[in-house]
Amino acid sequence: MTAAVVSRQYACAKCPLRARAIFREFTAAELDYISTFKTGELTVDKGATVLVEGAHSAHLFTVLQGWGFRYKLLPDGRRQILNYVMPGDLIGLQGSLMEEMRHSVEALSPMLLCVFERDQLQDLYRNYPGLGYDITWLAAREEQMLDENLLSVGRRTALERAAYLIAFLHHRAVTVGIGTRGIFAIPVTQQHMADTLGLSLVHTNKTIRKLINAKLIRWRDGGCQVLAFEKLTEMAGWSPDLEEKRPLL
Amino acid sequence: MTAAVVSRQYACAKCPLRARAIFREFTAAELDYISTFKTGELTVDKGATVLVEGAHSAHLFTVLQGWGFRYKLLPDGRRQILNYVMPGDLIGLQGSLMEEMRHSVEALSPMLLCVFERDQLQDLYRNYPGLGYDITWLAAREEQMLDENLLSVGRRTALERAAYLIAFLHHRAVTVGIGTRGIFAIPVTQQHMADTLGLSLVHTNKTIRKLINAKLIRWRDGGCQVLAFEKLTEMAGWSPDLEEKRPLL
DNA sequence: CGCGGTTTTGAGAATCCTCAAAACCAGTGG
DNA sequence: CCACTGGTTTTGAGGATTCTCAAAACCGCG
Repeated sequence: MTAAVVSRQYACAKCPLRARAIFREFTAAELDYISTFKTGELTVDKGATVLVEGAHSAHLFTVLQGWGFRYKLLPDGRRQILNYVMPGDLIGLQGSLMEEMRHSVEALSPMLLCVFERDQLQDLYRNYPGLGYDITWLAAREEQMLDENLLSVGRRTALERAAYLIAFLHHRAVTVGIGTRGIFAIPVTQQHMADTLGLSLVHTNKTIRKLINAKLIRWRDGGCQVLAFEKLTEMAGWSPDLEEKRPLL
Repeated sequence: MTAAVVSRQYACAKCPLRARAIFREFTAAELDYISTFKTGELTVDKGATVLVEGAHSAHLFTVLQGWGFRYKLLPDGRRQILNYVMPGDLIGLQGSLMEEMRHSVEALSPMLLCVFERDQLQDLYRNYPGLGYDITWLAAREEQMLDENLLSVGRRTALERAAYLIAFLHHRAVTVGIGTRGIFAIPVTQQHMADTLGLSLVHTNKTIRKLINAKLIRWRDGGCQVLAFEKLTEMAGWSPDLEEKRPLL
Protein backbone atom coordinates (compact mmCIF):
# COMPACT_ATOMS: atom_id res chain seq x y z
CA MET A 1 0.00 0.00 0.00
CA THR A 2 1.67 3.15 -1.16
CA ALA A 3 -1.11 5.66 -0.97
CA ALA A 4 -4.20 6.06 1.12
CA VAL A 5 -7.00 8.55 1.12
CA VAL A 6 -7.69 9.87 4.54
CA SER A 7 -10.76 11.66 5.70
CA ARG A 8 -10.69 15.41 6.07
CA GLN A 9 -8.41 16.44 8.87
CA TYR A 10 -9.22 20.07 9.31
CA ALA A 11 -10.76 23.01 7.57
CA CYS A 12 -8.51 25.04 5.31
CA ALA A 13 -8.87 28.02 7.59
CA LYS A 14 -7.00 26.09 10.23
CA CYS A 15 -4.37 24.71 7.89
CA PRO A 16 -1.07 25.04 9.75
CA LEU A 17 0.75 25.58 6.50
CA ARG A 18 -1.36 28.59 5.66
CA ALA A 19 -0.20 30.39 8.78
CA ARG A 20 3.34 30.66 7.51
CA ALA A 21 4.65 34.05 6.55
CA ILE A 22 5.23 33.33 2.88
CA PHE A 23 1.57 32.76 2.07
CA ARG A 24 -0.80 35.61 1.42
CA GLU A 25 -3.93 36.18 3.45
CA PHE A 26 -7.12 34.70 2.08
CA THR A 27 -10.54 36.12 2.74
CA ALA A 28 -13.01 34.11 4.78
CA ALA A 29 -15.09 33.61 1.65
CA GLU A 30 -12.12 32.28 -0.27
CA LEU A 31 -11.25 29.91 2.54
CA ASP A 32 -14.79 28.64 2.67
CA TYR A 33 -14.78 28.05 -1.02
CA ILE A 34 -11.44 26.28 -0.97
CA SER A 35 -12.73 24.04 1.77
CA THR A 36 -15.51 22.98 -0.58
CA PHE A 37 -13.09 22.49 -3.40
CA LYS A 38 -10.97 20.25 -1.24
CA THR A 39 -12.26 16.71 -1.25
CA GLY A 40 -9.84 14.97 1.06
CA GLU A 41 -6.28 14.25 1.92
CA LEU A 42 -3.88 11.71 0.58
CA THR A 43 -0.82 10.24 2.18
CA VAL A 44 1.88 8.89 -0.07
CA ASP A 45 4.82 6.73 0.89
CA LYS A 46 8.38 7.62 0.09
CA GLY A 47 9.23 6.38 -3.37
CA ALA A 48 5.63 6.09 -4.51
CA THR A 49 4.45 7.54 -7.80
CA VAL A 50 1.94 10.33 -7.25
CA LEU A 51 1.15 11.09 -10.85
CA VAL A 52 2.18 9.23 -13.94
CA GLU A 53 2.94 10.48 -17.43
CA GLY A 54 0.26 9.72 -19.99
CA ALA A 55 -2.60 9.71 -17.52
CA HIS A 56 -5.37 12.24 -17.55
CA SER A 57 -5.58 13.03 -13.89
CA ALA A 58 -8.92 13.61 -12.25
CA HIS A 59 -7.18 15.33 -9.39
CA LEU A 60 -5.12 18.29 -8.46
CA PHE A 61 -3.01 18.36 -5.33
CA THR A 62 -1.53 20.86 -2.98
CA VAL A 63 1.43 19.54 -1.05
CA LEU A 64 0.96 19.88 2.70
CA GLN A 65 3.98 17.94 3.88
CA GLY A 66 6.97 16.20 2.37
CA TRP A 67 9.13 16.42 -0.72
CA GLY A 68 8.71 15.06 -4.22
CA PHE A 69 9.99 15.57 -7.72
CA ARG A 70 8.66 15.89 -11.25
CA TYR A 71 10.47 13.99 -14.01
CA LYS A 72 10.35 12.75 -17.55
CA LEU A 73 11.84 9.64 -19.13
CA LEU A 74 13.28 8.98 -22.57
CA PRO A 75 12.17 5.77 -24.29
CA ASP A 76 15.37 4.00 -23.22
CA GLY A 77 14.97 4.95 -19.58
CA ARG A 78 17.19 7.97 -19.23
CA ARG A 79 15.58 10.20 -16.62
CA GLN A 80 15.53 13.95 -16.26
CA ILE A 81 14.26 15.47 -13.04
CA LEU A 82 12.52 18.70 -13.97
CA ASN A 83 11.83 20.24 -10.61
CA TYR A 84 11.10 19.45 -7.00
CA VAL A 85 7.87 19.95 -5.12
CA MET A 86 7.48 20.86 -1.49
CA PRO A 87 4.80 22.17 0.85
CA GLY A 88 2.59 24.79 -0.71
CA ASP A 89 3.20 23.65 -4.28
CA LEU A 90 0.38 22.75 -6.59
CA ILE A 91 0.83 19.58 -8.62
CA GLY A 92 -1.11 17.99 -11.42
CA LEU A 93 -2.29 21.22 -13.00
CA GLN A 94 -1.07 20.14 -16.42
CA GLY A 95 -2.93 16.88 -16.19
CA SER A 96 -6.07 18.75 -15.30
CA LEU A 97 -5.92 21.35 -18.03
CA MET A 98 -4.55 19.28 -20.88
CA GLU A 99 -5.50 15.94 -22.28
CA GLU A 100 -2.80 14.14 -20.41
CA MET A 101 0.17 14.53 -18.09
CA ARG A 102 3.49 14.94 -19.82
CA HIS A 103 5.54 14.15 -16.74
CA SER A 104 5.43 12.00 -13.62
CA VAL A 105 5.71 12.89 -9.96
CA GLU A 106 7.33 10.75 -7.28
CA ALA A 107 7.59 11.18 -3.52
CA LEU A 108 11.04 11.75 -2.05
CA SER A 109 9.71 11.41 1.46
CA PRO A 110 6.36 10.51 2.93
CA MET A 111 3.95 13.15 1.65
CA LEU A 112 0.63 14.54 2.70
CA LEU A 113 -1.46 15.99 -0.10
CA CYS A 114 -4.63 18.00 -0.28
CA VAL A 115 -6.89 16.63 -3.00
CA PHE A 116 -8.99 18.74 -5.37
CA GLU A 117 -11.34 17.66 -8.09
CA ARG A 118 -10.37 18.59 -11.58
CA ASP A 119 -14.00 19.07 -12.55
CA GLN A 120 -14.46 21.91 -10.12
CA LEU A 121 -11.72 23.94 -11.69
CA GLN A 122 -14.00 25.68 -14.18
CA ASP A 123 -16.31 26.49 -11.35
CA LEU A 124 -13.47 28.00 -9.39
CA TYR A 125 -12.59 30.33 -12.23
CA ARG A 126 -16.20 31.38 -12.51
CA ASN A 127 -16.91 32.03 -8.87
CA TYR A 128 -13.56 33.13 -7.59
CA PRO A 129 -11.64 34.78 -10.41
CA GLY A 130 -9.04 35.86 -7.89
CA LEU A 131 -8.26 32.23 -7.22
CA GLY A 132 -8.08 31.57 -10.93
CA TYR A 133 -5.57 34.36 -11.15
CA ASP A 134 -3.66 32.70 -8.33
CA ILE A 135 -3.46 29.46 -10.23
CA THR A 136 -2.05 31.26 -13.23
CA TRP A 137 0.41 32.92 -10.91
CA LEU A 138 1.53 29.56 -9.59
CA ALA A 139 1.95 28.27 -13.14
CA ALA A 140 4.07 31.31 -13.98
CA ARG A 141 6.20 30.67 -10.92
CA GLU A 142 6.80 27.10 -12.00
CA GLU A 143 7.83 28.38 -15.39
CA GLN A 144 10.26 30.77 -13.75
CA MET A 145 11.89 27.93 -11.85
CA LEU A 146 12.14 25.84 -15.00
CA ASP A 147 13.76 28.70 -16.85
CA GLU A 148 16.44 28.96 -14.23
CA ASN A 149 16.94 25.20 -14.25
CA LEU A 150 17.31 25.15 -17.97
CA LEU A 151 19.85 27.95 -17.82
CA SER A 152 21.71 25.90 -15.27
CA VAL A 153 21.76 22.62 -17.15
CA GLY A 154 22.49 24.31 -20.44
CA ARG A 155 25.11 26.83 -19.49
CA ARG A 156 26.58 26.32 -16.05
CA THR A 157 29.60 24.10 -15.40
CA ALA A 158 29.13 20.93 -13.37
CA LEU A 159 30.32 22.61 -10.19
CA GLU A 160 28.20 25.72 -10.71
CA ARG A 161 25.22 23.55 -11.48
CA ALA A 162 25.53 21.52 -8.33
CA ALA A 163 26.03 24.65 -6.25
CA TYR A 164 23.00 26.25 -7.85
CA LEU A 165 20.75 23.26 -7.36
CA ILE A 166 21.58 22.85 -3.72
CA ALA A 167 21.28 26.54 -2.99
CA PHE A 168 18.00 26.68 -4.89
CA LEU A 169 16.41 23.80 -2.99
CA HIS A 170 17.71 25.07 0.32
CA HIS A 171 16.34 28.52 -0.37
CA ARG A 172 12.92 27.22 -1.32
CA ALA A 173 12.76 25.02 1.73
CA VAL A 174 13.74 27.83 4.07
CA THR A 175 11.29 30.20 2.43
CA VAL A 176 8.41 27.84 2.96
CA GLY A 177 9.45 27.23 6.53
CA ILE A 178 11.07 23.80 6.49
CA GLY A 179 13.82 23.41 9.02
CA THR A 180 13.33 26.72 10.69
CA ARG A 181 14.85 25.08 13.72
CA GLY A 182 18.39 24.76 12.45
CA ILE A 183 20.02 22.69 9.75
CA PHE A 184 17.90 20.27 7.78
CA ALA A 185 18.63 17.75 5.06
CA ILE A 186 17.40 17.91 1.49
CA PRO A 187 16.15 14.33 1.09
CA VAL A 188 17.83 13.34 -2.16
CA THR A 189 20.37 10.76 -3.22
CA GLN A 190 23.23 11.61 -5.51
CA GLN A 191 21.37 9.74 -8.22
CA HIS A 192 18.58 12.30 -7.93
CA MET A 193 21.11 15.11 -8.14
CA ALA A 194 22.69 13.52 -11.19
CA ASP A 195 19.34 13.22 -12.93
CA THR A 196 18.58 16.83 -12.15
CA LEU A 197 21.93 18.20 -13.21
CA GLY A 198 22.09 16.25 -16.43
CA LEU A 199 25.31 14.54 -15.33
CA SER A 200 26.33 10.94 -14.72
CA LEU A 201 26.23 9.55 -11.21
CA VAL A 202 29.99 9.19 -11.04
CA HIS A 203 30.74 12.69 -12.12
CA THR A 204 28.05 14.07 -9.87
CA ASN A 205 29.67 12.32 -6.96
CA LYS A 206 33.05 13.84 -7.75
CA THR A 207 31.52 17.27 -8.12
CA ILE A 208 29.60 17.07 -4.88
CA ARG A 209 32.71 15.87 -3.11
CA LYS A 210 34.38 19.13 -4.01
CA LEU A 211 31.58 21.03 -2.34
CA ILE A 212 31.85 18.81 0.71
CA ASN A 213 35.63 19.22 0.89
CA ALA A 214 35.22 22.97 0.61
CA LYS A 215 32.82 22.71 3.58
CA LEU A 216 29.98 24.36 1.68
CA ILE A 217 27.70 21.42 2.31
CA ARG A 218 27.70 18.08 4.04
CA TRP A 219 26.02 14.81 3.29
CA ARG A 220 24.18 13.46 6.27
CA ASP A 221 20.89 11.99 7.46
CA GLY A 222 20.18 10.66 4.02
CA GLY A 223 20.49 13.92 2.22
CA CYS A 224 22.31 17.16 1.66
CA GLN A 225 22.80 19.87 4.24
CA VAL A 226 23.85 23.40 3.44
CA LEU A 227 26.65 24.93 5.49
CA ALA A 228 27.47 28.04 3.46
CA PHE A 229 24.52 29.26 1.47
CA GLU A 230 26.11 32.52 0.36
CA LYS A 231 29.19 30.79 -0.98
CA LEU A 232 27.02 28.43 -2.99
CA THR A 233 25.03 31.20 -4.60
CA GLU A 234 28.17 33.11 -5.36
CA MET A 235 29.75 30.05 -6.90
CA ALA A 236 26.69 29.55 -9.07
CA GLY A 237 26.40 33.18 -10.11
CA TRP A 238 22.87 33.17 -8.80
CA SER A 239 20.96 35.43 -6.49
CA PRO A 240 17.54 34.37 -5.31
CA ASP A 241 14.69 36.68 -6.21
CA LEU A 242 13.04 38.30 -3.30
CA GLU A 243 10.01 36.19 -2.56
CA GLU A 244 6.62 37.82 -2.82
CA LYS A 245 3.77 36.46 -0.78
CA ARG A 246 2.11 33.67 -2.65
CA PRO A 247 -1.25 31.98 -2.75
CA LEU A 248 -1.91 28.60 -1.18
CA LEU A 249 -4.75 26.57 -2.58
CA MET B 1 14.21 52.72 -34.62
CA THR B 2 13.59 49.17 -33.62
CA ALA B 3 9.98 49.21 -32.55
CA ALA B 4 6.95 51.26 -33.41
CA VAL B 5 3.40 51.30 -32.17
CA VAL B 6 0.92 51.20 -34.97
CA SER B 7 -2.69 52.11 -34.81
CA ARG B 8 -5.25 49.35 -34.66
CA GLN B 9 -5.33 47.43 -37.89
CA TYR B 10 -8.43 45.33 -37.56
CA ALA B 11 -10.83 44.00 -34.99
CA CYS B 12 -9.94 40.72 -33.34
CA ALA B 13 -12.92 39.08 -34.95
CA LYS B 14 -11.26 39.60 -38.30
CA CYS B 15 -7.82 38.56 -37.17
CA PRO B 16 -6.47 36.38 -39.96
CA LEU B 17 -4.51 34.33 -37.48
CA ARG B 18 -7.64 33.41 -35.58
CA ALA B 19 -9.10 31.72 -38.62
CA ARG B 20 -6.49 29.00 -38.59
CA ALA B 21 -7.54 25.52 -37.68
CA ILE B 22 -5.47 25.18 -34.53
CA PHE B 23 -7.28 27.94 -32.65
CA ARG B 24 -10.52 27.33 -30.86
CA GLU B 25 -13.68 29.25 -31.63
CA PHE B 26 -14.38 32.29 -29.50
CA THR B 27 -17.82 33.60 -28.79
CA ALA B 28 -18.82 36.99 -30.14
CA ALA B 29 -18.84 38.33 -26.60
CA GLU B 30 -15.34 37.07 -25.96
CA LEU B 31 -14.11 38.61 -29.18
CA ASP B 32 -15.69 41.91 -28.30
CA TYR B 33 -14.05 41.86 -24.94
CA ILE B 34 -10.65 40.95 -26.33
CA SER B 35 -10.93 43.82 -28.75
CA THR B 36 -11.31 46.12 -25.78
CA PHE B 37 -8.42 44.50 -24.02
CA LYS B 38 -6.24 45.04 -27.04
CA THR B 39 -4.74 48.50 -27.08
CA GLY B 40 -2.74 48.46 -30.29
CA GLU B 41 -0.17 46.73 -32.37
CA LEU B 42 3.55 46.83 -32.25
CA THR B 43 6.07 46.10 -34.96
CA VAL B 44 9.51 45.00 -33.94
CA ASP B 45 12.61 44.76 -36.10
CA LYS B 46 14.64 41.64 -36.42
CA GLY B 47 17.21 41.53 -33.63
CA ALA B 48 15.37 43.98 -31.40
CA THR B 49 14.70 43.26 -27.75
CA VAL B 50 11.00 42.96 -27.06
CA LEU B 51 11.15 42.44 -23.33
CA VAL B 52 14.10 42.72 -21.02
CA GLU B 53 14.94 40.84 -17.86
CA GLY B 54 14.53 42.84 -14.68
CA ALA B 55 11.79 45.08 -16.04
CA HIS B 56 8.25 45.07 -14.75
CA SER B 57 6.37 45.11 -17.99
CA ALA B 58 3.21 47.11 -18.35
CA HIS B 59 2.28 45.07 -21.37
CA LEU B 60 1.37 41.63 -22.53
CA PHE B 61 1.69 40.59 -26.14
CA THR B 62 0.25 38.08 -28.49
CA VAL B 63 2.45 37.33 -31.45
CA LEU B 64 0.66 37.89 -34.74
CA GLN B 65 3.58 37.46 -37.11
CA GLY B 66 7.24 36.54 -36.92
CA TRP B 67 9.56 34.54 -34.72
CA GLY B 68 11.37 35.37 -31.51
CA PHE B 69 13.04 33.68 -28.58
CA ARG B 70 13.13 33.88 -24.80
CA TYR B 71 16.51 33.70 -23.08
CA LYS B 72 18.44 34.22 -19.90
CA LEU B 73 22.02 35.30 -19.34
CA LEU B 74 24.57 34.39 -16.70
CA PRO B 75 26.52 37.25 -15.13
CA ASP B 76 29.49 36.57 -17.42
CA GLY B 77 27.39 36.64 -20.56
CA ARG B 78 26.75 32.97 -21.25
CA ARG B 79 23.33 32.75 -22.85
CA GLN B 80 20.68 30.07 -22.67
CA ILE B 81 17.75 30.22 -25.05
CA LEU B 82 14.74 28.88 -23.17
CA ASN B 83 12.13 28.65 -25.88
CA TYR B 84 10.97 30.20 -29.10
CA VAL B 85 7.85 32.22 -29.72
CA MET B 86 5.78 32.29 -32.86
CA PRO B 87 2.34 33.41 -33.98
CA GLY B 88 -0.38 32.75 -31.44
CA ASP B 89 1.98 32.72 -28.47
CA LEU B 90 1.46 34.95 -25.50
CA ILE B 91 4.55 36.70 -24.17
CA GLY B 92 5.24 38.79 -21.12
CA LEU B 93 2.85 36.99 -18.82
CA GLN B 94 5.50 36.54 -16.17
CA GLY B 95 6.34 40.21 -16.21
CA SER B 96 2.70 41.03 -15.75
CA LEU B 97 2.00 38.66 -12.90
CA MET B 98 5.23 38.88 -10.96
CA GLU B 99 7.28 41.80 -9.78
CA GLU B 100 9.67 41.57 -12.69
CA MET B 101 10.61 39.61 -15.77
CA ARG B 102 13.14 36.86 -15.21
CA HIS B 103 14.02 36.51 -18.87
CA SER B 104 14.33 38.57 -22.04
CA VAL B 105 12.71 38.22 -25.43
CA GLU B 106 14.33 39.06 -28.76
CA ALA B 107 12.95 39.08 -32.29
CA LEU B 108 14.39 36.55 -34.75
CA SER B 109 12.57 38.14 -37.63
CA PRO B 110 10.42 41.23 -37.99
CA MET B 111 7.49 40.72 -35.65
CA LEU B 112 4.00 42.03 -35.34
CA LEU B 113 2.57 42.00 -31.86
CA CYS B 114 -0.82 42.59 -30.35
CA VAL B 115 -0.52 44.74 -27.25
CA PHE B 116 -2.54 44.29 -24.07
CA GLU B 117 -2.49 46.29 -20.87
CA ARG B 118 -1.32 44.48 -17.83
CA ASP B 119 -3.72 46.44 -15.64
CA GLN B 120 -6.72 44.96 -17.38
CA LEU B 121 -5.71 41.44 -16.55
CA GLN B 122 -7.58 41.34 -13.24
CA ASP B 123 -10.60 42.67 -15.01
CA LEU B 124 -10.36 39.92 -17.59
CA TYR B 125 -10.37 37.25 -14.90
CA ARG B 126 -13.37 38.85 -13.29
CA ASN B 127 -15.49 39.32 -16.38
CA TYR B 128 -14.42 36.43 -18.55
CA PRO B 129 -13.32 33.58 -16.33
CA GLY B 130 -13.13 31.39 -19.42
CA LEU B 131 -10.40 33.64 -20.78
CA GLY B 132 -8.62 33.50 -17.46
CA TYR B 133 -8.72 29.76 -17.73
CA ASP B 134 -7.27 30.08 -21.21
CA ILE B 135 -4.36 32.08 -19.93
CA THR B 136 -3.62 29.42 -17.35
CA TRP B 137 -3.84 26.87 -20.12
CA LEU B 138 -1.29 28.77 -22.17
CA ALA B 139 1.01 28.97 -19.16
CA ALA B 140 0.70 25.21 -18.68
CA ARG B 141 1.54 24.66 -22.32
CA GLU B 142 4.66 26.77 -21.99
CA GLU B 143 5.64 24.68 -19.00
CA GLN B 144 5.14 21.53 -21.03
CA MET B 145 7.48 22.78 -23.72
CA LEU B 146 10.07 23.76 -21.14
CA ASP B 147 9.88 20.33 -19.57
CA GLU B 148 10.63 18.69 -22.88
CA ASN B 149 13.46 21.13 -23.52
CA LEU B 150 14.98 20.44 -20.17
CA LEU B 151 14.78 16.71 -20.79
CA SER B 152 16.53 17.31 -24.05
CA VAL B 153 19.37 19.44 -22.75
CA GLY B 154 19.82 17.27 -19.69
CA ARG B 155 19.60 13.81 -21.12
CA ARG B 156 19.78 13.66 -24.90
CA THR B 157 23.07 13.38 -26.79
CA ALA B 158 24.16 16.29 -28.96
CA LEU B 159 22.79 14.68 -32.10
CA GLU B 160 19.48 13.73 -30.50
CA ARG B 161 19.18 17.21 -29.07
CA ALA B 162 19.69 18.90 -32.40
CA ALA B 163 17.25 16.54 -34.08
CA TYR B 164 14.69 17.16 -31.37
CA LEU B 165 15.01 20.93 -31.48
CA ILE B 166 14.63 21.17 -35.20
CA ALA B 167 11.73 18.73 -35.30
CA PHE B 168 10.08 20.58 -32.42
CA LEU B 169 10.30 23.99 -34.05
CA HIS B 170 9.22 22.64 -37.39
CA HIS B 171 6.25 20.91 -35.85
CA ARG B 172 5.13 24.02 -33.99
CA ALA B 173 5.46 26.13 -37.08
CA VAL B 174 3.47 23.73 -39.20
CA THR B 175 0.81 23.40 -36.54
CA VAL B 176 0.28 27.12 -36.39
CA GLY B 177 0.20 27.35 -40.15
CA ILE B 178 3.56 28.79 -41.12
CA GLY B 179 4.83 27.58 -44.44
CA THR B 180 1.77 25.66 -45.39
CA ARG B 181 2.85 26.28 -48.93
CA GLY B 182 5.84 23.99 -48.96
CA ILE B 183 9.20 24.07 -47.26
CA PHE B 184 10.04 27.02 -45.06
CA ALA B 185 13.11 28.03 -43.12
CA ILE B 186 13.36 28.27 -39.35
CA PRO B 187 15.04 31.67 -39.02
CA VAL B 188 17.91 30.86 -36.68
CA THR B 189 21.67 30.92 -36.89
CA GLN B 190 23.79 28.09 -35.58
CA GLN B 191 24.69 30.34 -32.68
CA HIS B 192 21.03 30.34 -31.68
CA MET B 193 20.93 26.58 -31.95
CA ALA B 194 24.06 26.29 -29.84
CA ASP B 195 22.60 28.52 -27.15
CA THR B 196 19.43 26.47 -27.14
CA LEU B 197 21.12 23.10 -27.07
CA GLY B 198 23.61 24.00 -24.39
CA LEU B 199 26.53 23.28 -26.71
CA SER B 200 29.39 25.32 -28.12
CA LEU B 201 29.06 26.86 -31.54
CA VAL B 202 31.76 24.64 -33.01
CA HIS B 203 30.29 21.43 -31.76
CA THR B 204 26.83 22.51 -32.79
CA ASN B 205 28.10 23.09 -36.28
CA LYS B 206 29.63 19.63 -36.47
CA THR B 207 26.45 18.07 -35.16
CA ILE B 208 24.21 19.92 -37.57
CA ARG B 209 26.50 18.98 -40.41
CA LYS B 210 25.74 15.34 -39.67
CA LEU B 211 22.05 16.04 -40.05
CA ILE B 212 22.69 17.88 -43.28
CA ASN B 213 24.89 15.10 -44.64
CA ALA B 214 22.22 12.57 -43.77
CA LYS B 215 19.80 14.72 -45.76
CA LEU B 216 17.44 15.18 -42.84
CA ILE B 217 17.66 18.96 -43.07
CA ARG B 218 19.31 21.62 -45.12
CA TRP B 219 20.61 25.04 -44.32
CA ARG B 220 19.29 27.66 -46.65
CA ASP B 221 17.67 31.10 -46.87
CA GLY B 222 19.21 32.08 -43.58
CA GLY B 223 17.82 29.23 -41.59
CA CYS B 224 17.10 25.57 -41.24
CA GLN B 225 14.76 23.58 -43.46
CA VAL B 226 13.38 20.18 -42.58
CA LEU B 227 13.57 17.47 -45.22
CA ALA B 228 12.73 14.37 -43.19
CA PHE B 229 10.60 15.17 -40.17
CA GLU B 230 9.89 11.56 -39.23
CA LYS B 231 13.53 10.62 -39.23
CA LEU B 232 14.31 13.54 -36.97
CA THR B 233 11.68 12.61 -34.41
CA GLU B 234 12.78 9.01 -34.49
CA MET B 235 16.38 10.00 -33.99
CA ALA B 236 15.38 12.13 -31.01
CA GLY B 237 13.12 9.52 -29.47
CA TRP B 238 10.33 12.04 -29.50
CA SER B 239 6.79 11.95 -30.73
CA PRO B 240 4.80 15.15 -30.86
CA ASP B 241 1.65 15.23 -28.73
CA LEU B 242 -1.48 15.52 -30.69
CA GLU B 243 -2.35 19.19 -30.68
CA GLU B 244 -5.62 20.21 -29.09
CA LYS B 245 -7.29 23.38 -30.22
CA ARG B 246 -5.94 26.29 -28.31
CA PRO B 247 -7.03 29.75 -27.31
CA LEU B 248 -5.75 32.88 -29.00
CA LEU B 249 -5.83 36.06 -27.01
C1' DC C 1 25.65 -11.07 9.91
C1' DG C 2 23.94 -10.44 5.52
C1' DC C 3 21.52 -7.60 2.22
C1' DG C 4 20.31 -3.82 -0.84
C1' DG C 5 20.91 0.67 -1.69
C1' DT C 6 24.21 4.39 -1.81
C1' DT C 7 28.66 6.51 -2.12
C1' DT C 8 33.40 6.33 -3.53
C1' DT C 9 37.48 5.37 -6.37
C1' DG C 10 40.19 4.27 -10.47
C1' DA C 11 41.06 4.16 -15.39
C1' DG C 12 40.52 4.45 -20.12
C1' DA C 13 37.50 6.29 -23.72
C1' DA C 14 34.18 9.38 -25.79
C1' DT C 15 32.30 13.74 -25.99
C1' DC C 16 32.63 18.35 -26.04
C1' DC C 17 35.35 22.59 -25.40
C1' DT C 18 38.51 26.43 -26.66
C1' DC C 19 41.48 28.64 -29.73
C1' DA C 20 42.51 29.96 -34.24
C1' DA C 21 41.95 30.64 -38.86
C1' DA C 22 39.86 30.03 -43.25
C1' DA C 23 35.87 30.01 -46.27
C1' DC C 24 31.63 31.69 -47.44
C1' DC C 25 28.03 35.02 -48.27
C1' DA C 26 24.99 39.05 -48.52
C1' DG C 27 24.88 43.78 -48.43
C1' DT C 28 27.35 48.52 -49.08
C1' DG C 29 29.79 51.87 -51.22
C1' DG C 30 33.07 53.16 -54.67
C1' DC D 1 30.93 45.52 -61.40
C1' DC D 2 34.12 44.83 -57.78
C1' DA D 3 36.29 45.45 -53.32
C1' DC D 4 35.26 45.66 -48.67
C1' DT D 5 32.86 44.54 -44.47
C1' DG D 6 30.60 42.11 -40.92
C1' DG D 7 28.23 38.20 -39.84
C1' DT D 8 27.98 33.23 -40.35
C1' DT D 9 29.62 28.69 -41.30
C1' DT D 10 33.37 25.44 -41.59
C1' DT D 11 37.68 23.05 -40.45
C1' DG D 12 41.62 21.52 -37.70
C1' DA D 13 43.90 20.36 -33.44
C1' DG D 14 44.94 19.88 -28.75
C1' DG D 15 42.98 19.80 -24.21
C1' DA D 16 39.42 19.64 -20.61
C1' DT D 17 35.34 17.71 -19.18
C1' DT D 18 32.40 14.12 -18.69
C1' DC D 19 31.22 9.37 -19.67
C1' DT D 20 31.15 4.28 -19.07
C1' DC D 21 32.68 0.24 -16.91
C1' DA D 22 33.97 -2.05 -12.89
C1' DA D 23 34.72 -2.82 -8.28
C1' DA D 24 35.19 -1.56 -3.57
C1' DA D 25 33.62 0.71 0.55
C1' DC D 26 30.06 2.18 3.37
C1' DC D 27 25.75 2.09 5.90
C1' DG D 28 21.23 1.35 7.84
C1' DC D 29 18.16 -2.31 8.66
C1' DG D 30 16.14 -6.81 9.34
